[in-house]
Amino acid sequence: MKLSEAKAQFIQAWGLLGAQWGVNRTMAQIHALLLIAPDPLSAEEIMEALDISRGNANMNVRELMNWGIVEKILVPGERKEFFVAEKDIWKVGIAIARERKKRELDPVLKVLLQLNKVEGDQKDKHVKAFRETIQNIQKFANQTDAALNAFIKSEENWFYSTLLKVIR
Amino acid sequence: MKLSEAKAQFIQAWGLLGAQWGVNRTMAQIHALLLIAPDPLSAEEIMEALDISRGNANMNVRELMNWGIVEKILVPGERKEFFVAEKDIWKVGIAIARERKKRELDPVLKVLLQLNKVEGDQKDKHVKAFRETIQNIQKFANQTDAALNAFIKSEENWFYSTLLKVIR
DNA sequence: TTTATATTTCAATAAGTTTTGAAAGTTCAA
DNA sequence: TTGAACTTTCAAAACTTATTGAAATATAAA
Repeated sequence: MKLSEAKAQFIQAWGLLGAQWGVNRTMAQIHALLLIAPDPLSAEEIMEALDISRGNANMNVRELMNWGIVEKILVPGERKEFFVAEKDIWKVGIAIARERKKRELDPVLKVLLQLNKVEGDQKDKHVKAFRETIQNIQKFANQTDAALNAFIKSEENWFYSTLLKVIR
Repeated sequence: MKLSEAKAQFIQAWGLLGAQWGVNRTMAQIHALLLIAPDPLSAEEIMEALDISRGNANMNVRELMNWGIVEKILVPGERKEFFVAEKDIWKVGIAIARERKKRELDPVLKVLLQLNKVEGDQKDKHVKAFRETIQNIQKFANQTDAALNAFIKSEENWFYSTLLKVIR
């Protein structure tokens, strides 16, 4: 397989994966493009490579920077801004986990805490079923939260390597 | 907080979470509704509770059954079909992990395996950067795959409890 | 300053996804 | 069989999200 073909396939696959995760396809494709680029790319180059508009490129590069997985860099002697992606996939994973936890898990934990306060007769089966479900989800969510926090805190591979030893 | 209010909030929160995960909002809401229902619900009851059409209810209930987290049951003496959700959140988590792994991780692993075969001069920095990225992602993806498989295989809580002991 | 170059914003538009509802299909008791 | 009760399908409509591109804004060299 030729490099150009392989690159295209990788960008496509990464975009698809992103889309399934609720991430804008273009954002994931820009990320893929930067991941495999040996040197920083300018907005122009990104637009060209993915055949997208300036506005689109700008917006999604900014979002990638918000996620902390792409950085703007200034090349001496150049007016233009250039962009590079964090190349350590472990760090990328941590950044993504942090962002998703903040946006998804944390709000759910907050709601669940509220819902525990539901009034009503414990003997009413509707009340009983509701409380039980909420409490079970809460337990599960708290465990997930703990696991994610551990993952996020880990700056090295110890988490995974220990985990793998345990689950074998 | 009244039960009716709490139920509505839970259904809304679960729907929102689903949407962020790339799951159809209605599908997640039906799931929430069934999770907190003490008894099986009919299509009619789902339509009524969520104010959705018959077709929509049918389509999303079917998808929930595909995911293995909702079951159709027949009540003796009734023509109608009724539906119940798996109440054990642990099992729900496993079912979701299994489904997402199948749909998302497995195809990526397959592509990555292909992309390793890229031709080219190892001294070319483009080739070098590409290979390195692919290999790093592959390593990370394989570790994730192993962790997910362990999670899926676990039918009891030992995985989490051991994990939590390890990461503290 | 002024000018040229680069970036950001945002309203309009395009693309994609979900929902509806009526028609077709299925099942079962009579 | 027939027909009532129920389920499934699917084209069209509604809704949601992403993208464009041109205007506004910012920045740096001359």
